[in-house]
Amino acid sequence: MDHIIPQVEKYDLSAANNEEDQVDLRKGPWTVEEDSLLFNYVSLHGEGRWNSLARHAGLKRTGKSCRLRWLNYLRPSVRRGNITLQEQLLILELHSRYGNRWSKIAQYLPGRTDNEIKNYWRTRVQKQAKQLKCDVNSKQFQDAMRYVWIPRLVERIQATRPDSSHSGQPNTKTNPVSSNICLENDASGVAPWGSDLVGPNSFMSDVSGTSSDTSDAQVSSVSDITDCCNLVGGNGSVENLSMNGTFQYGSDIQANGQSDHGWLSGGDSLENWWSEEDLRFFQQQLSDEF
DNA sequence: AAGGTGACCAACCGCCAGCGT
DNA sequence: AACGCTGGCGGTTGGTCACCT
Repeated sequence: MDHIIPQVEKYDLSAANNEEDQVDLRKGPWTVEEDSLLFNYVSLHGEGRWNSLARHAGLKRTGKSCRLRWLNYLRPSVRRGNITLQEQLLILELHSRYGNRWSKIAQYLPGRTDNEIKNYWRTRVQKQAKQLKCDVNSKQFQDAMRYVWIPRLVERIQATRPDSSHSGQPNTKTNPVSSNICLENDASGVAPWGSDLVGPNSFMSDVSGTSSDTSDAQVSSVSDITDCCNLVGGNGSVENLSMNGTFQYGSDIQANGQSDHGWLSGGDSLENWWSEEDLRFFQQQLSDEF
């Protein structure tokens, strides 16, 4: 069986009875030479059949290892650099929709690998949940994301846009909550980005814009999340977020009545904040940036 | 300056599904 | 139908680096 035979042994058995392969199979970090071998071979012959590819390329690696190296690092379309604020926003939404299906989430983020997104989630998001002393899937944490973190992200995204001071548009107020995106489908059932919101004064033009890895929309480590939590409570304790069993919305939210409609609507479920069309549009925006 | 600590990320591991034989 | 191979996925680990004391 696949999962009974150790990985190396399985590879060896399929490795054309090559005794040397069994002895010399390498693990650990890839060298420049190995990268070069793999890159050149895949460039010439294409992906797939990784075990035989590894042999024919002269790599003393498992096919799995070659595949992973190619997909996560060598592939030309891999996007390197920090996760941008826009990407963070999308990851949060997508995770609420798909859970830990990293490869699915990665499909919406051009150039990002599932591994990268997974690492982001574990190191940044789960850390915050831990600091808040709640589970990442708990309602408290999801509420914190939904009502504090995401609006804060939106605010930051808008703040990084040089022309973020559009006039005459309700979504350009400085208040991060009242100004934030109408991500929900409106009453007419029309996906928001399918029409008005895709225009030059739309939120999406703010969010997507022309920012790139070199823009100041770059993520600076964990500060975004931390800041968001600090908005709610000083010591990061979950008690600051949840009292009497209910989430204490930011005063902005309550004050302007956004909690019952707009993008915050949707009941207790985090699903369907955005429509599929919204996601596709955002995906396209990221793709254009890349 | 040196040691400790935590964050980040590349890579590995185990499991599973799909496909061909 | 059973088996083996391959690729894909999510979880986990270990190395490296930056920051703090």
